Amino acid sequence: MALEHAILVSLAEKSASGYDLARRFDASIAHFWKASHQQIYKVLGRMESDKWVEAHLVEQTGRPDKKVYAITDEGRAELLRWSSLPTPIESPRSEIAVKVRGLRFGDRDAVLSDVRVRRQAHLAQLAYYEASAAKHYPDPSALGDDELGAYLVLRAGLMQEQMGIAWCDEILQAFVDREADR
Amino acid sequence: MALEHAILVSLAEKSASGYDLARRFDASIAHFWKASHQQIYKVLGRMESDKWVEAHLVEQTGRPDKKVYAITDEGRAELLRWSSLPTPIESPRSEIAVKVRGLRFGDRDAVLSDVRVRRQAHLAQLAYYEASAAKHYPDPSALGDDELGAYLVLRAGLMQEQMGIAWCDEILQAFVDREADR
DNA sequence: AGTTGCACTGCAACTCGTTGCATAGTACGG
DNA sequence: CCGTACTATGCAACGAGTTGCAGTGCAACT
Repeated sequence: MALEHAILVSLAEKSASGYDLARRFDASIAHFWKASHQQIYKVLGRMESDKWVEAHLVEQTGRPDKKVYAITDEGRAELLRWSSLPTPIESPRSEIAVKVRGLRFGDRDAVLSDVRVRRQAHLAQLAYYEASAAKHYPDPSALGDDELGAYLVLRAGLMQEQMGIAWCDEILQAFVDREADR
Repeated sequence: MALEHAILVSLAEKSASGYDLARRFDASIAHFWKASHQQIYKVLGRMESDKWVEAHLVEQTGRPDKKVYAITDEGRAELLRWSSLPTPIESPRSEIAVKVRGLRFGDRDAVLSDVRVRRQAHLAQLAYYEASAAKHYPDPSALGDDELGAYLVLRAGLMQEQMGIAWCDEILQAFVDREADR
């Protein structure tokens, strides 16, 4: 499991409540790891028992109190230990690829319109990444040590979206060509 | 869940036993969907209860008997129904991305050597896909309707590996540059 | 005054998939 | 003859993640 470790990385950068983490995951870690708030609260509880993080209650005015979690020395040690382990290559899971593979047994038009929807989603995400890159890393040749990891991951996101768009285009183009043949 | 549907696609192309399916998944569907034999047997059992597939026993000489599954009309209908549904965009899960993101809290050398291992794996997989493309689809402009889906999915695999290699190179290059700065 | 929406935390039940194990016949090399 | 490897099927226990539900408190809109 790596959700624990994704949370550790996030907390190593900055302490946060479960709610904060859920939103931070949405905003910046979601490109390579998603988690619902339920999952995050559950894992945080376990991590607290394991002493990887410690919580203290912060009273707030105008909104509910929250529990802010901070990484402990044990947590940092765990992060170091985990990072030195070989990373298993994860099995890809692409439902749309299954549909494309089985196109001739399925509803062609529905799948193609699905591909168009995806293409749009990839475009939107790419635009978001590009804006983020322009804003935070205008000069990639002068990155600080603390920024390099986040920058490289953003690059992965960018490349992923570009590839997604290119693949959608190939699919759609293949069908345009076939129509033209008739 | 789409394992059911991945199996349906596979059985729609050709009837097979659980064992066959497991190997077929390894060889050709694994790029976008992996499944262990245990999982496949379990799901096949459920699919048989649902009448999506039917099994008949084939006695063999020189090896154990096997149960060959064939897709039913109900199974084909299900495949059609499923293909017309919008496909949820799956959440990416990349442990290596988490490690890269948290590079400054982890074991730099270990992560980088991990990246090198991945690069090699991507290279090997790319070579495999390219060989497969050259063998099965020497002329992509003249694809039959029955081949198009498999071809497009192979293209996705190719692009995926190329992107993986490019990303690994960026990471490694970033560290070469940093070393040079010292 | 009532509704909607956001900040905030959490439990329970379920599904999907993984890991480990069990079983059994055949083939082949040492 | 023994060990290993391949074909072939399956169960049990566990782990990770999803879905659905539940509750509090405050702010802003109607």
